[in-house]
Amino acid sequence: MNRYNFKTIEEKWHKKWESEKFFKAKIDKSKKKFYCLEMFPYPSGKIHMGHVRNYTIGDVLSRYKIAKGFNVLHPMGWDSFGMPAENAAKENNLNPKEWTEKNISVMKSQLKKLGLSIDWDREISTCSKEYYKHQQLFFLELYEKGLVYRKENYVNWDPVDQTVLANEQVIDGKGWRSGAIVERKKLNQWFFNISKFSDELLTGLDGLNEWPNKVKIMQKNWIGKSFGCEIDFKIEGNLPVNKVKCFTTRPDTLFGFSFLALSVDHPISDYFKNDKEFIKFKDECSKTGTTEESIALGEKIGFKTNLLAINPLDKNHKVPVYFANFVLMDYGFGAVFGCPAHDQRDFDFAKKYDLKIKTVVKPIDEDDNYKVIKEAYAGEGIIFNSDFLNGYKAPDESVLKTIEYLEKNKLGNKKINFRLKDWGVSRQRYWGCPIPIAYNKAGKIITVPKKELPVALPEKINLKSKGNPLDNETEWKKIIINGEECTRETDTLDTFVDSSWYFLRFCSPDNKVYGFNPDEIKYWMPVDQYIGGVEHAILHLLYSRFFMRAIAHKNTKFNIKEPFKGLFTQGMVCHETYKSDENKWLSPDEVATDDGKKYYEKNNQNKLVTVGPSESMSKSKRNTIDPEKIINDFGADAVRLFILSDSPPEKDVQWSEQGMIASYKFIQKLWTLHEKIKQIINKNIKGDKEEISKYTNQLINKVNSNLDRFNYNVIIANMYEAYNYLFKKIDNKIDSENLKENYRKILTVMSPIIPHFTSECLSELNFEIKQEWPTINKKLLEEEQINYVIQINGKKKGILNTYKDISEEKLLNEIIKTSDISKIIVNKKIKKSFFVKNKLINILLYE
RNA sequence: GGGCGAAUGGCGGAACUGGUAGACGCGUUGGACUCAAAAUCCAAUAGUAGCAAUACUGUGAGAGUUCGAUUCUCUCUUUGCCCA
Repeated sequence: MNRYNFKTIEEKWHKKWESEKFFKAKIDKSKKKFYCLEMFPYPSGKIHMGHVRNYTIGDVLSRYKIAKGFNVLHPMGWDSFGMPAENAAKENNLNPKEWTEKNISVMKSQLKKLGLSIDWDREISTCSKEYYKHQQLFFLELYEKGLVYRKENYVNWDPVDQTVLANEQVIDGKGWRSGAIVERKKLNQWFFNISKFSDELLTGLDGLNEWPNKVKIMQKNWIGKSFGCEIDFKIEGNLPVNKVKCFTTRPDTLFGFSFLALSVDHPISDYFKNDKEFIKFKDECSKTGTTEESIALGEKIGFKTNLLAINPLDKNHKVPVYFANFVLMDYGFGAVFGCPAHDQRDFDFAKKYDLKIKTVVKPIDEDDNYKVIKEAYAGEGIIFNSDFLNGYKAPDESVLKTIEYLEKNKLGNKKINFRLKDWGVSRQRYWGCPIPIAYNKAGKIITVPKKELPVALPEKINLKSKGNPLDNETEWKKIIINGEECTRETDTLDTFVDSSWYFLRFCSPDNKVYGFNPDEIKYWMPVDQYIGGVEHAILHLLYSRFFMRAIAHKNTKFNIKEPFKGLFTQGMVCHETYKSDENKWLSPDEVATDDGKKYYEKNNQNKLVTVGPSESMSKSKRNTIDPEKIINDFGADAVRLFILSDSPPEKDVQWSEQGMIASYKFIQKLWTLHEKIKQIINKNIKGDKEEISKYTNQLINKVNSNLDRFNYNVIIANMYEAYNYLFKKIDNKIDSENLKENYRKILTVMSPIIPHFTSECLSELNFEIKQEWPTINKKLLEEEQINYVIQINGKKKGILNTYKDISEEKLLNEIIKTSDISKIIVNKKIKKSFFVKNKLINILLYE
């Protein structure tokens, strides 16, 4: 018997699928469409196991939907702008474009080996002019609509590399590359006005019922709608300042007011700009970094001014005004009122500067002697020590009551505040989409005329210079607009902009005049199923949702608000980690074991290896497995099978060599079975039909429900069951014609997972490769005989096989007459019995 | 610190709306084939007691609701992820 040769067979089907354009997507209004999209990859060099998992999940769904008769769009592209290309190019002295294109061609061939049902004719790459020229047009349209603006903002500045760092590039306050202490620097930057849509982006989440709840909650928290009020605090002192505006969600704790804290960037700081002590303090603050996390964890420090703030609820209550490092200018108004008893940050601050701590909220079970001592109390309770607010339930009643009072006395106003900040899209980098803007000699913003798009990146670039490489391109920077000499904007766009609309481009990838064709997106959009990692749960998905609203703003022809109807977030691929006795990470192929307990280095058996916990595969921990090698060793079908088999897709999966081998063996076993089935089919036997038809019918039923719920690991268990069943059942008594028919159905339901194998088997039996998904015969699902579960006092005591729809009375009789269980019941009195039709009976006995 | 999950054999994991816990796979053990090994095939495999039929215990811990809880509610423990 011949072994299944995956190499030749898989290659054969790749060629066939490609040459006959099996997966070409064309608009066909007579069919229901299905847009299946996985998050497109960054072309980093090679595909990794995470890609294999992501794209296999999407492929199973696509192939299932195709068989179900949907018109499927399943495209692939490249998120090809970004820093890694620029860094790699810098190191290896080449051009980011070349580096990127080389990677794309490698990764494309690797993806093709997986046998994905992708319409490669729609391939796009965000770094191509064909792509980014449309993005520049979007930018200009958004600018015209007032959704793009320029303002000064703080950035993390690396003084050695002369470059702006992203938050994650700042490690312990130092630049990741240079190690220099990062400074806060003010730069003019471009912003998208995402906060304009805060409320809409929040309420829109309610309609996304095919999204994981977890992601919706994350977005909700990110948008961070809070209800409170703005209060004007009167200020006394030697400065021409008479009030400060604050936002607070807890105005009800105003009687516990003990200081007012301002951001060091608050306009009032202008009066201190010559104060040496203040400058020192501000410097100190800039070292704690700009992230909210570093502020929360870091020490709370303040700079005392000689100003006093007056409690709006009590004219005689005056407290000191501080500048403090934990107040951010871009939240609220850059000022907070401090109530140490009921806010931990304020508490820490008050302790440090020995400020008054007055308790004004007591837990429900406490009396008026309750006092905050060790830590702030932020829970629910009753207001006390607070004049007219005493006795109100905090925070629900008391906040409303306070706002009512403040509004009546014109001291403050109810206000909804959002945590979501505008999206800073400027990046001081070369390898990104140029911003189609220039500045004239007076420094005025001039837009690049639309007909001159794209603003292309200069092809040759010196990346070794300090700072933004485009800044040094003096020739490139020159542009004449309407006869006026201008200088180009040298910032490029955040790559999240590229990925905020690529799913539209897939609908009309060749459209030269605009980013998309309205008719085509009308047919294909929204994405029916979007699949990707949960790490993009907030930014990418939120930005895409914003971008749709931005395009739709003042544009009646575009009405897509939510680009992704369904969202699925898959888990990561993990592997054990290995460390040598020198405490260095080792890769799995440098490690060996004989018994699975003791691990040693392959090239030196005396060197023992410590096995660490299984963690998501990463280059830094060296616990990666190269998909290409695995595909070459075991074949694409076996890899697809394994990557789905061991865990539910939304959870992390453990890479296991043994599991991989088992999947490979399973394909070989299926081939053996296939040979056996072929023989029986050729014999033309007339025999029993019912049992196998019934089994197949049940199998399809199970696979259907598991597919619909993304339980792909269970489908594979179903496949093993089917194998076990057929392997045992088929013999020379079985009806050949009927076996062939049922086998065809079984191959079809397996085809989304192992498409090369099933295509080969189907074609060997002269079946069409494009099979329709088999339908279920509901009648065959019904059993005439039922296994009744017999419980006594709620505990299972046995099973009784009897006919369907038996009555409770008759079942009881039958139990007493025929089953072993009767010996338990005999001599006892039945108190009651519970009967679930065609399932179980629970008999309660008197003791 | 906040939010959201998770906890089931030696391991990964099944169990649709509460109704036979442990499907399926891995591993392990025994057997067949073989000079031998690999591969393959057959069988067993939650724990405890027993030759066995069988009995009892068991889904992180404790309580509750229910005729019946892996599933629902509360408290706790451990753990993961996200945000700060």
